[in-house]
Amino acid sequence: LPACRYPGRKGCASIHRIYTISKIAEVFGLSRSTLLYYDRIGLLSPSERTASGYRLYSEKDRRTLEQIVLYREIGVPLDKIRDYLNEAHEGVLPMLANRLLAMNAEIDTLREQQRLLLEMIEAEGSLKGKKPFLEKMTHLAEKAGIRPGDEAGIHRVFERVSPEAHRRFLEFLGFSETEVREFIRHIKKRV
Amino acid sequence: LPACRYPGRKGCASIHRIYTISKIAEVFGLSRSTLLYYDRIGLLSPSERTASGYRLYSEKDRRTLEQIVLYREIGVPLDKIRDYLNEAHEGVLPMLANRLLAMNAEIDTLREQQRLLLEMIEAEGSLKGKKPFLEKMTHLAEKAGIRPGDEAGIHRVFERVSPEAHRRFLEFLGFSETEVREFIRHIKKRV
DNA sequence: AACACCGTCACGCCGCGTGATGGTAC
DNA sequence: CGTACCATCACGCGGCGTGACGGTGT
Repeated sequence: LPACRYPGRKGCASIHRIYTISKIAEVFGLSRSTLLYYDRIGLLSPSERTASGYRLYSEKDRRTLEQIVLYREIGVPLDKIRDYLNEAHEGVLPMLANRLLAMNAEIDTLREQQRLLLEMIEAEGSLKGKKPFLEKMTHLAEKAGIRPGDEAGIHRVFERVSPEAHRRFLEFLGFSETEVREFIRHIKKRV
Repeated sequence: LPACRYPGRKGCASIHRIYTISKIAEVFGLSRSTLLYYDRIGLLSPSERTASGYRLYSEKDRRTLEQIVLYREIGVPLDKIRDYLNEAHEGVLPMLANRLLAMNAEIDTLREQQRLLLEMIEAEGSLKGKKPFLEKMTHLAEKAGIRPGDEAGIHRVFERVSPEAHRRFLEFLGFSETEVREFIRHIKKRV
């Protein structure tokens, strides 16, 4: 039993629910340096250390980290997370509401960027006029470095990068529902 | 005429179309330190200097800066902008297309963050169940620090921060078109 | 003795903002 | 002479990544 005081790589950890730094990092898909950083800034310090100084994260630490990761995922800066973890539980909703406002502003920014981007593409002179949809799309795909005859390439790129992006991209380019369906049919024939 | 070699604050600049650093910053709504930074990283160095070392931006520099600002606005990192300005003009569309892909990924990220955020609000326990829309909305507004009887407050906040955000916020919260219309009517009665 | 883990520095990234310290134009 | 501009340099931010150098566990 005294040999089981420190969590090795052999299952002892799962009994006592104690994690080394790399183990707990792996659990949450984080890196070791992230945990080191969280310790440095006082966001999450392990509740114990071994005699030789190894960080030991308890089950309670794991739950705290779970909270941290959740807040981080919704974009709350780490110092705000720290404030919240120290505070009583009451003030959470204002923070979330503020975050919502900020996110909507970010989305507006992205929309504006997209608008400008489209203007630049239009100004490039290649997509002017009212060419048929497929011609436009093919031209754009070619210019984007996709081989001729591979109009589906840009589609596949989208699928890889962002599952939902493709439809939104087409709509953002200002194509109608009908045109989008036409393009999808075209893609499916080729792939 | 020799007195007019340097662009003072008195209109001489507008004749020769030469700008001092603060002047050209003002033209584009940038700060002086931004221009200093662009010079440091070799993105935009003024084509001339006075004998005493003052930066002098020519009309050509102004056009270059116009390009830079445009690319920056659509989110292209400065080193890529530099690459593009040095290269021949041909490769612009691939860059734009890549930027489009990245932006759509960013939007997906924001959507995912919003989804998580909503789950957190729901988990807070206050908005569970199928309470009527206005009750939910009022509760959220109160929790967000808006005075009771001021349900329109959150609406006004949205208007200030983001003109388009309000409708999207309601839709994102999962409210139906009918419910949204009901809320808008409610707001208009009070304001 | 090998090998995988652990520790603590310290510096790099991006796009600037901020201030210090001192010179210059009008 | 004032004061509003200009120069250079150095350090700071957030959220880590990266690597160096050395100790520890098995």
